[in-house]
Amino acid sequence: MAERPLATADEKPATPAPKPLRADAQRNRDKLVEVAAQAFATDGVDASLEEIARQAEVGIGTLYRHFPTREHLVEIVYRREVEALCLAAEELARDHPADVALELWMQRFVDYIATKRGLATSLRILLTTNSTLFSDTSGRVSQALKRLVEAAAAAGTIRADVDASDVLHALGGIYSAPNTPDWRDRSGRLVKLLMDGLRFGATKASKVPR
Amino acid sequence: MAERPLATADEKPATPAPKPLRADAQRNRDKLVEVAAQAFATDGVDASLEEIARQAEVGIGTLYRHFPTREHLVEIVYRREVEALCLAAEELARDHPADVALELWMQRFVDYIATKRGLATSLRILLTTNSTLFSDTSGRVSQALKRLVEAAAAAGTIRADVDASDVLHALGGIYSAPNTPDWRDRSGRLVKLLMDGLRFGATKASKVPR
DNA sequence: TAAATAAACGGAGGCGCCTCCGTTTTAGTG
DNA sequence: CACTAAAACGGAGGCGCCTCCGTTTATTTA
Repeated sequence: MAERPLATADEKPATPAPKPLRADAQRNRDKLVEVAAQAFATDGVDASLEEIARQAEVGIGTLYRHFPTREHLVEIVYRREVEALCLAAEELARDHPADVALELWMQRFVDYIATKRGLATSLRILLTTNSTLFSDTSGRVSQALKRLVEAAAAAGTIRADVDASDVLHALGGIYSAPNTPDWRDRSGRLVKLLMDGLRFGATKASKVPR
Repeated sequence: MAERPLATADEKPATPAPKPLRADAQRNRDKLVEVAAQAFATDGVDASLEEIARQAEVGIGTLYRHFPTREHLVEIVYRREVEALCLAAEELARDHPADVALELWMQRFVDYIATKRGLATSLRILLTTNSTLFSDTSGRVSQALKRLVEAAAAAGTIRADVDASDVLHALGGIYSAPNTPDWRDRSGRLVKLLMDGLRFGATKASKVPR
């Protein structure tokens, strides 16, 4: 833990030549990430790497060739999940009225944080250690949120005078909330409350759920 | 790393009944700490615990009984070293004129930090994880420094208008200085520079070295 | 001093980490 | 298709972590 150089991202010149992997290598890599995501969600970031390799039906050596350290693997999984979260925003925006999409997405955001709660300590270490990872992902998330907020404001189903960063800030309270057993409910209510505030004074009433 | 509860200090009511250890247990414990301090200094906080037990001529089980986690052991060693540093302040104060004592101690402080440089990452984690450890030790250190500064000011060998916390703050720059190879020299010069500043305008010139 | 018992010891065993290197597979090339 | 070089595979082996529990030792009591 001590002397090992920090596992930072490797290139400044934006991915110059990522070199296509051989077909089998790509297959194995994908499978590993898949299985690892599951394992980390279930057992935390300390999940056994040998078990992951086993479940991916791959030798332990293969795992280590693709991901030299545990942190590498965790980082990939983390980025992938953040990406999924952001893609969900686009999808929701397609399938629902803007304000509903926003609410559903925030709800999903809470779910996502919830699954990460147990890992908070080690994830925090990873995020403070690897600042690129932090700025990349938080930038990506706030961008997704911004689009949702602006779309809803444009549609007139939430008030127009709020900034996306304010909303993110409000959601940020979720991180710091104490780890009570009813944390999940609390956060759900927070989102609803936030939405009420956002809808108050909107030009249109929304034709919404429940 | 993830789910294990933080290894916090255990009692609020200031050490109610620490229960005297059996003679052999105390002996083994002391030896372990001794050896561990050496090992951590040499190999970093990732030093092999089995090796430490071996060198202390003790079973691995004994080590784990005394120190349930690596962090426990690291914490004890760290506290012990901080304590030694502070005791050195008293000793120097006895054996030297106040301003000389101050300079020598700051030099020693730098040496101490130097040996901890390699461990910075994991130590930082430990110190942010265990806030009691941080406040205890930093309090102890600043108290030691305060005495040295005040004694020198009282003796008139440094100016009277400086606050110990300012000095500590100046020394603090050492932490954040980049990890260059000449770091050690730099820090030495910083201390000298600081002393010059402190002596400037003192009521008495010091009858000092070099 | 001897017996009794609570405290401490210590290492075998099971598991995970990670490296190293002989074997297998893929993607070109004629 | 063969053939070949490069790429990728995979697992044995060595080491460290940590737990569990049968054995040893210090202390107390008589």
